[in-house]
Amino acid sequence: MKKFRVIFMGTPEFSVPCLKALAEHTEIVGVVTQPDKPRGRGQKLQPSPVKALAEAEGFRIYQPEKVKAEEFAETLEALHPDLIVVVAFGQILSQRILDIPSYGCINVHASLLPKYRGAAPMQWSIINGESRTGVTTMFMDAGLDTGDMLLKQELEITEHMTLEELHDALKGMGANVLIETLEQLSEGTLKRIPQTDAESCYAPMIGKETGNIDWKEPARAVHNLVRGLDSWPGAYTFLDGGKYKIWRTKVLDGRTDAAPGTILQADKRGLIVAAGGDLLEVAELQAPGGKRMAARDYLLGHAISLPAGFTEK
RNA sequence: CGCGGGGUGGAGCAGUCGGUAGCUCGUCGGGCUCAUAACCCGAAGGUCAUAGGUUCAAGUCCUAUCCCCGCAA
Repeated sequence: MKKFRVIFMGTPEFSVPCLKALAEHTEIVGVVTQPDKPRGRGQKLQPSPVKALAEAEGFRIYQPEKVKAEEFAETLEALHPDLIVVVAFGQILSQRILDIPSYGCINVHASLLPKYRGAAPMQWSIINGESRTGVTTMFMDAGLDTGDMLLKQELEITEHMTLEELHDALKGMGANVLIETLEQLSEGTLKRIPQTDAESCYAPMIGKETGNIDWKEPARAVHNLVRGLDSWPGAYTFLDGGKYKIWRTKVLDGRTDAAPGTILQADKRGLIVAAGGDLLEVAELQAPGGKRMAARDYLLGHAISLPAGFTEK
C-alpha cells in the first residue's frame, strides 16, 4: 500500500483505533484535535484521547479553536498531505481545507449512511430501536456527512446492547474499514457511491436533556433510550424531586392501567414501573450522589414505600 | 484551590447529645412445604479506609493522608 502522507483529525476515544491503525500503515504528518478543555473532577485541563496518543507517538499536534481560520488552512497546506482522515473530530471543515489534500478527505462515520448523518449516530441508532448499524467511509464534501460513500461494514444491534458496547465494537470496525479503504484507494479499485438523500436521516448531538425519560412512552422505547445513553449521559427520571439515573431495564410481558411512571413493585422481586401501558423492570439504577447499583441492592438500604412514581421533573 | 456526597461484617444501609455496633439481603446448618425470590429455627462473619490527636471512654469530636462517587464536561 502506498505510504500516504496523512493529516489525522479526531478527538474522542472513538478516533483512537483509527489513528493507531494509520500510524502503522501511513505517514502521519500532523494530528488535529480539539483544544484541551477543563474536564473531570477538579475541572483540570485534560487532553483529548487523540491528543494523548499523538503525544505518546510523537506526532505533530494542532489544536485550533476554529479549523476554518484562514491561517490554519495555510498551516495544513504547508504539510503537503496526500490525505486528510477525519474521525469524530467535532468541527466542520471548510471547502478550502477539503481541497488541500491531493487524494481528498476521508471520513469514518459510525452508521450505515445515508442513515444517521450527524454527531450522534450510535446513540440514535439504539434509541430508535434499529437492529442493524455499522460504519461507512466516505469522501467528504461540504455537507454534513453527505459525501460519496466508499466502504461499509454492518453490525447487528442486539436486544440489550448499550451505547458503550456498540461504541467499542464500532471503533475497532472503523479502523479496519478505514485501512481497507486506503488499500483500495492505493490500488485504484475504490468506487464512489453517491448517497441517496431521500433515505437519509439526521442524528443530532446528544445532550443530557435527551436522557429525561418520558414514561408515557412504551416500555420498549424507554428501554432503548436507557441503553442508547449508557454510559453517557445516561437516562434519568425523578423520584421525590431527586434525580435517579436508570442504567439497565428489561421489558416485561403484561399491561397495566396505572398512570405512566407509577412504581408498581419495589421489593426483592424487582422494581417495576408503568411505562405507557407496559411494564418495565428497572434492573440497575443510580440514586442522587450515589453510584450505579442493582435495583435490588439499592432497595435493601432504601425502601421505596408505595404508592410512588417516577416523574419528569 | 470549581461545587458537593461518601468510605461500618460478602451486598445495600442505620448508628441520635461520644459509653466497644444494628437492619435488610446474602452465606452456612437445620426445619416446614408438591413447590417457592415463601416461611420458621440456629450459626458464622466487622482492626467501623489509614495515621495521629482530644477524652476515663470515639464508628461517633479534631487534624492529616489515601480511595470512591455525584454535579460539571
